[in-house]
Amino acid sequence: MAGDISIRLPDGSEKALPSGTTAGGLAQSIGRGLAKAALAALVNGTEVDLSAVLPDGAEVAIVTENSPAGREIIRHSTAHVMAQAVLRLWPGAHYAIGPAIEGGFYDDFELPGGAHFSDDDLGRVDATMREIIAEDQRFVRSERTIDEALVLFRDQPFKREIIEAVRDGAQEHDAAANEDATGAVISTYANGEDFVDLCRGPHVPSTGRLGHFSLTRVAGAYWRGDERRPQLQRIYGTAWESAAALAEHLHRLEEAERRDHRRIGAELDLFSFPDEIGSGLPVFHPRGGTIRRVMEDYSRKRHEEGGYLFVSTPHITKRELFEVSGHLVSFADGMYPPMELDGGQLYYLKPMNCPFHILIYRSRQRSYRELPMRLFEFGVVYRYELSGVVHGLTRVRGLTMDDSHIFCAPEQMPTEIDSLLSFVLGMLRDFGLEDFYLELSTKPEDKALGTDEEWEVATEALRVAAEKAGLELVLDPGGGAFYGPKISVQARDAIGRTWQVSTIQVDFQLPARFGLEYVGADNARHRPVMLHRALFGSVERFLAILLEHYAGALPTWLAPEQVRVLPVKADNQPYAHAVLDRLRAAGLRASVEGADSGVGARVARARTQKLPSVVVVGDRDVAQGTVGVNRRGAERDERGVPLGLFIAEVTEQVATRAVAPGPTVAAADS
RNA sequence: GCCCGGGUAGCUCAAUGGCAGAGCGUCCGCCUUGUAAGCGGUUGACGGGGGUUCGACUCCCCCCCUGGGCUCCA
Repeated sequence: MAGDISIRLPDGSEKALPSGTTAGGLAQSIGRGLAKAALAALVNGTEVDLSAVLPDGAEVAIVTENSPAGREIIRHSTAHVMAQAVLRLWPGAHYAIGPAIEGGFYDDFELPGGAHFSDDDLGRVDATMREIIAEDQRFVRSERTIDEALVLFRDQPFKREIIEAVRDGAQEHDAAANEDATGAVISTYANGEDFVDLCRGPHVPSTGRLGHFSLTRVAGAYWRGDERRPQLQRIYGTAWESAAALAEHLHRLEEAERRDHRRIGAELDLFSFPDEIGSGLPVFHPRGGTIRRVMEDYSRKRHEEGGYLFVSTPHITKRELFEVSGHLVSFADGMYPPMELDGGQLYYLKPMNCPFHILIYRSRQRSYRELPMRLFEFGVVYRYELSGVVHGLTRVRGLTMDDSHIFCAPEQMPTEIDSLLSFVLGMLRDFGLEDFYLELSTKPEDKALGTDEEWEVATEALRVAAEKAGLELVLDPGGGAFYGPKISVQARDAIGRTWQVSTIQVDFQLPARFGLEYVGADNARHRPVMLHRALFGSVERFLAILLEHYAGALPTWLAPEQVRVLPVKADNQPYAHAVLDRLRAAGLRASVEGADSGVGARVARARTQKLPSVVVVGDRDVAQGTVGVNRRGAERDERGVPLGLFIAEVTEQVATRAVAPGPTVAAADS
């Protein structure tokens, strides 16, 4: 057959093929390996099935199983098989939307008679899915009119709702809405005799291409993410192109669990959540308290250098303050209920510090010469988080904000935001976070105060500052606070997860609500702009992030105990204490553990407690004034290090905030 | 707040409608130790409250705490 069509490949080459060749046929013609790895194709920028016939002149790329697009197809196809399995096991179940998500997939169901999935059901669903996969059913695409689709899915209310939304012009991700001459067309995919779903595709050619999956958990989820709508039963799973990739994924989950700050907090005796106190209310033990103190001391020092003024405000206030600020209208549900005293006067625990700082600004007439005025406080606030969202130290009901409010003249705002952003990023880097991107959150659709123009000015100022910082900028439409837009700094940790840390918010609203003013050079009164800024976010949450980032092995400068001294035997105890005195005199946090058990056991214990340095002192050290040094992470110990040298090394680590305990400055003699 | 799980000693985990166990830890001895855990002993728990039962850790109800999600996040 002569080459009737010509297609172009990603490398720019042209290929002639018989007309009627499918994407899968193209893969075959290129090579056996590619054909084996092929799952779908990208034709003129649109993903299609391998069974799709290629048009003449098309640009075609084969989507392989180990690419991001290929994995998404595997996950999406696995979600179809899961829905099919659930329908086999629970005839009459309704199924909703089953997309691929990062690392896996889910699907939502409504079971007959209002039944719920239990963990045991996961095993049954898993087994049925493997039967379907063993049957190697083909995925067959069809296109139908809206009316045909409504008939086909007459018993599936969620599918009908999607189809009706397509008919009414909505863009649906889950159902194709390809316009043609006769109107909207709905594409569906069927596999086996018993399953068909709305779907844009593409899918793997047949269910036999799947199988490296694991169902991970069941959960409730509201239909369309709306808490006023029915709650469906969701099953989450993960799926990969190979057993090795699946195993690697499960290993990453284990790694995340190993780093879980709640586990580390208990293991290293840092903090706890006594039942008697209540949900989301941590207590910090001496070691955790030490880490906090070091974090806070360093932060204070940097703020002092940065021209911040330190203030302090009470934990409770009369109702009126939050009425004026507008918080009570929006957040009464998120606040602890008021205390009533003095004949009906209501007092609230503060859920934020801003109005207090505003009152400090307003305590007397202000001059433009005082601006920008940067107020700073470690303010403890209380928020009544919903019981279902409380989580370790990252979502608590009592938290310490490293809160700053900056009052400046409008014309100072761009410069101030610039320097604020670099101050924030600099401090985050000092704590060892290096990899950032920024998110710009714009005006929310409802609950926003102020004019569009004010919002635009503020948003633009933030955008310009973010661009100057030279970091990737992601838009978060509608994500701003009710009083203004914000930039948030997102940090990636050691295993690639992102955490929102610092936020910088522009606020024209509260200065107006509280009638703030300053007298300008022109002797007229002007309204200042207010910037809200939290750097750690909350001390508790930032500590959690650090613990997970470092897997508990904090840099020396942050470690609650920096050096532990181990005398080999009781005779060496006096020398051990002399070493301890020298370490403490050098400003280090250190202790001695006496010779009540073997050196090996004590070293092992210190390692599990993630101490940066452990020194062992025996007879030879006593005679020579040396120590034996064990550095965290080092393969073996180093004997006979002069004490002065060791102290210099550790104080250097502290001064430079070095991430890992380094080697000695100069190797000691042996 | 909603859905699905869980709560046994400080931690990790067992067992049973009829006397609740282990390892590690704690504490006390012994051992005097040069690098991943010396020996012996000791201590210590059914989250709380109701109910069913001759008898409840076990079955039922409520509450508290907690894990994973959903919703929320000033």
